[in-house]
Amino acid sequence: MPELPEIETIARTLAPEVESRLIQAVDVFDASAVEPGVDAFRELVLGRRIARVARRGKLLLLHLQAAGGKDGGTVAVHLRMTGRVLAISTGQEPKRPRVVLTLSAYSSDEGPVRLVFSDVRRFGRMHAFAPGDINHWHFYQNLGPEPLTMTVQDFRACLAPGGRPSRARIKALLLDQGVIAGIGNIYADEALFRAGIRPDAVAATLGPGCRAVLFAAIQAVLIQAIAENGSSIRDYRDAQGNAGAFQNFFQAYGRGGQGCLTCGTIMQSLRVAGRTSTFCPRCQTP
DNA sequence: ACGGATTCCTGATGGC
DNA sequence: TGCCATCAGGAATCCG
Repeated sequence: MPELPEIETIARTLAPEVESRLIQAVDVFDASAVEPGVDAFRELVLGRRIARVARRGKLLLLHLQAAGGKDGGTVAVHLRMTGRVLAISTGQEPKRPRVVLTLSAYSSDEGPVRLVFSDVRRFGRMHAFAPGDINHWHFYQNLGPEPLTMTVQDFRACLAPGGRPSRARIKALLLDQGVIAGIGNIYADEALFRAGIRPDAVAATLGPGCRAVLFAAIQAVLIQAIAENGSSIRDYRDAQGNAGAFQNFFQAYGRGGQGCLTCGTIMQSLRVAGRTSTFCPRCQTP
C-alpha cells in the first residue's frame, strides 16, 4: 500500500536525515530482506555515502557515493505492503528491524543516525546495485512513465501499448507498473471514482475525452495525497514515524457498502486484476 | 502473446 | 473467551 505519494513522502522526510552521511555499519537481521544476498549487499553498501534520496514509481532510491566522490551505486527499496523506512537517532530502539544501516554523525556533538527497514509481512526488499547495474534490473528498466511528469499525450499512449488499444480493463492497466509507475490499489480506485469511470471498463472503449479526464484525476489525486503526506490505513509511516492524512479524504477505497459521497447510492465492490475494487454504480460508467 | 489466477507473508477481524 | 477462516495486496510466476 505504500504507493507513489507515500514513497514520495518517505523520500522527502528521509532526505534531510540521511543525505551526506556515511554508512558505517550494515546489520541484516532477515536475510530475505536484501538482494543479492547478505554478503554482496554488505559489500556494495558498507563505507559508501548516501549522496541523494530519490523516488521512482514505488521505489525509494538511495544513490550512493564511493571514496573520492565517485558513483557508489544505488540501493532500491521496495516496501510492498507493510514495509517501513525510518530514520532514528541514538536512544530510540527500532522495533522488529530487518535491516539497519548505521550512519555517521554530521558533527561531534550529535550521535549517529540509523536507517531502519522493517516489514511485518516480509514482502519488501532492499536491492543493492553496483554503479550502473540498476539499469539492468528488469523491474526498473521496464517501469512506465511517472504520472506527475508525463503529458496527456503520453498517457493516451500508455493505454494503447504498441499502438494497439488494450482490451484489458482500465484498472489492470493503471496497476501495471510497466504501463504507468507508482499507482496501486488505493489511488487507482480514487482516480477512477473522480473520473467517473468503472474499474472494469475496457481500456480500448474509453474515448480521448475520457482518457484526458482520467489523467487529470490521477494527477489531482496524487498531488493532493502528497500534500496530505500519504494515506495511513494501518502500517504506513513516513521516515520520522508520522502517519499520513489522505485516508480521511477517501471517496472510493474501502467504502464498499457505504453511500456514495456524491449521490448516496450504495458503493459496490468487485474484484478486478485480483484486487478489491470499489466504485459507485451510478457515478461511474463503463 | 496476452491477460488472468496463484503465490508469497503475517496480523487484524468477525463469526460461532 | 477462544479458535479458525478470511482478508489485505505488489509483483513474480504459472496457466489457459
